[in-house]
Amino acid sequence: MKYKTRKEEIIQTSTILFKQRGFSAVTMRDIAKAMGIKAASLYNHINSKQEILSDIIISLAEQFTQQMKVIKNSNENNIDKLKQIVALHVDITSNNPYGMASLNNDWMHLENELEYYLKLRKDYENDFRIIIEKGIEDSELVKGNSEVMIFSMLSTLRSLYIWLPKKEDLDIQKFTNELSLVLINGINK
Amino acid sequence: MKYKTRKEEIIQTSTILFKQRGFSAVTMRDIAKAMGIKAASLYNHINSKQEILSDIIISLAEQFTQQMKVIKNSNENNIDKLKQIVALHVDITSNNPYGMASLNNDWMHLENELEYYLKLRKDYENDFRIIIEKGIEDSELVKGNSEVMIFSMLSTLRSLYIWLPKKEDLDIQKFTNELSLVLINGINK
DNA sequence: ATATTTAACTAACACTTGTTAGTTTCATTG
DNA sequence: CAATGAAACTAACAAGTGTTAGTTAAATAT
Repeated sequence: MKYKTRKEEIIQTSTILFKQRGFSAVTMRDIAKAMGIKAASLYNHINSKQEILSDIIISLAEQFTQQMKVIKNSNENNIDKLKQIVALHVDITSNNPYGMASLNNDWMHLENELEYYLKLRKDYENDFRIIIEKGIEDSELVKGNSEVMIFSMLSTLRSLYIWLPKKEDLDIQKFTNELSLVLINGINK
Repeated sequence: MKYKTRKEEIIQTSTILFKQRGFSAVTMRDIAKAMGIKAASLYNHINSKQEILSDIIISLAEQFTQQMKVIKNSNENNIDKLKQIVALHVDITSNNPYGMASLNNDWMHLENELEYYLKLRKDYENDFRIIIEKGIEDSELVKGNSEVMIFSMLSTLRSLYIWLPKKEDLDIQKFTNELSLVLINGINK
């Protein structure tokens, strides 16, 4: 048995379709067809299309925000904290390569949970900012535009979902190190 | 007169809505309402919803691919070529902050032009790869994983559309330099 | 064996979708 | 002034949307 519950199976199937075409372009009939059943049967297991989306997004967002707090509050230096953020993104993304697409592209279609999602994201980004700015303050990072640094790192980390699934049998540990190196030390010789 | 033709006005209006909600979630009635007319009236100026999307995406994709070719074939060193790629992205994105959202998120909804778009993108990425690999070969860049370098730079550049519109009265020249610095030299002291 | 639960089904709903046809309004042109 | 053309309109279409109601068949529990 691959899935614990039928609901999980529906969510997993939806996640794949949402990544390919986006939440709005996927119909309940599409999801049902992919599972070999009729659309109405889905409602024996889930309450609405909206519920599928928020189940996908909120659980991921909570992981990020919670883990980020742990990293921020640890007592390592700021460079090592940044490396742990990279590892966090690689870890969550490689375990949920499809769901990350919804988190990135379809969060605005959340209804009841939209506000909660925005708060999670804001908390996450604030913690990120604090780490970068402390790193500059403590002379671990170059004295530059911290907003540009955050933007650059976060853009790359958020795009992992596009890239990771293309790499079969990737050495996660090695990749995390290579990515940290590029993000932190750049590519200039 | 802000727009040359009514068609341009429809495309501009659509572009803003597509960025907010995505192509599939925006209806012809939404577009019409935003312009203060009825949906059927749009068809005096455009042939289909699909045509709006491809008008937005293809023109942008052509700019990137064409300009990339110019950069690749110039006779500067590879670091300077990379700086020019950063400038190219900042330039096109700051002039089309909304359209870039469709290019990034809704290209898969292209129908007739999908194949053409994919070719443009592939050509662009190939030229990018060649510059990075020559940079390594010529010892301008560190000897690292070139794929990770391309992924990291391109992810950041592709995300500019999210970030640039938030910055009012931004000094484009200065920002381009700061971003180049972060992407090429990293953030480590 | 009987009762209950699980998970599928068919049929239908009210509404929304992109698009077409035909008409009207009105400024510009001959 | 009459004719033209641009750009709006109303009305409608066929297909597709998420979802509900009620039913059926098979597995599980009593």
